[in-house]
Amino acid sequence: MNIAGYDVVEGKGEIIIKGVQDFHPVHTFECGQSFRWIRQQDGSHTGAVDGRVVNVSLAGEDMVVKNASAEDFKSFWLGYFDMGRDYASVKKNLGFDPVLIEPMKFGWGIRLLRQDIWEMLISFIISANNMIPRIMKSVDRLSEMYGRRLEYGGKFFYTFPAAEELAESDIERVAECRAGFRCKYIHEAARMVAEGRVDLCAVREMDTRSARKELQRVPGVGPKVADCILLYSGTKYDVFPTDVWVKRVMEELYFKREASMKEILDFATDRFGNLMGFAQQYLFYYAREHRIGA
DNA sequence: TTGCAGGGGTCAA
DNA sequence: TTGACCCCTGCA
Repeated sequence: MNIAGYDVVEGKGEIIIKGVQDFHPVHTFECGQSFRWIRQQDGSHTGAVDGRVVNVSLAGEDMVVKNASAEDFKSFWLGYFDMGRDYASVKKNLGFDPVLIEPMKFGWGIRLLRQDIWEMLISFIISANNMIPRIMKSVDRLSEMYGRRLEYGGKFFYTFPAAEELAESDIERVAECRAGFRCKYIHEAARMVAEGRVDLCAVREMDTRSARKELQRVPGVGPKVADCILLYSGTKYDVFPTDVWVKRVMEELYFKREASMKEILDFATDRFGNLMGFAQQYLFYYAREHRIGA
């Protein structure tokens, strides 16, 4: 059947989306935007998203989603995988920049996921001055402690906890996720969301500048984390999360010298315009995988 | 075996 | 503008 221009074949507990362009699970799930998709032995990825567990893989040009229906695809995965966007055209529009050619070739299968903004808030608070394996562990522990248990393929998975569940918990228990000094931020962020002191839905309606400012009212959220939340929730694309990797790759490929955060942001805004979020992701993935500047 | 640096930034002084 | 910061892995 045809769903939003995609030829979708529904079969025994799985769906196949035919001829998907500009998508590779490794690029998309391992480019740093998500902490909860786990690569399996066979190279496929399994994740607990939106209260369900699915397994995603690529067979030729076909995207295979196990444990999902065509109806799920229409109502959820289409949006989650940003399937409405033509990434070939994004890359074409960024192709004026010779520096970006190689990073875009390298991460050709990246799609920016439209993830839950609350999950992004907590995940990227945890990411501050932290390492990826540890971030993943803390997010996992939070889910195991407070999330709902799901089963798939004989294994257990857990949904990401709701703000209320973390807010009602005491801080000592939250600290069991081993996120260190960030645990008090997690707890307070949960309380702010649960009590409506910060409205994540309202952030969607704001202009980018206001959205940044609103998110930064939450403790543990500075400029970089705010931009990650906005970009990886599919809320804003004219943001440029600048962490140590992006800073180094910008200095190495563009500035040929040290540059300040403001210089980098101004440069990216001027050069990439409203596509700067995509440019950032290709550059970040390229820089980290090649350990540029490390 | 023990010790120490360092990591997807942010906060407070 | 500059340190400290939880935690814990990697490496000397």
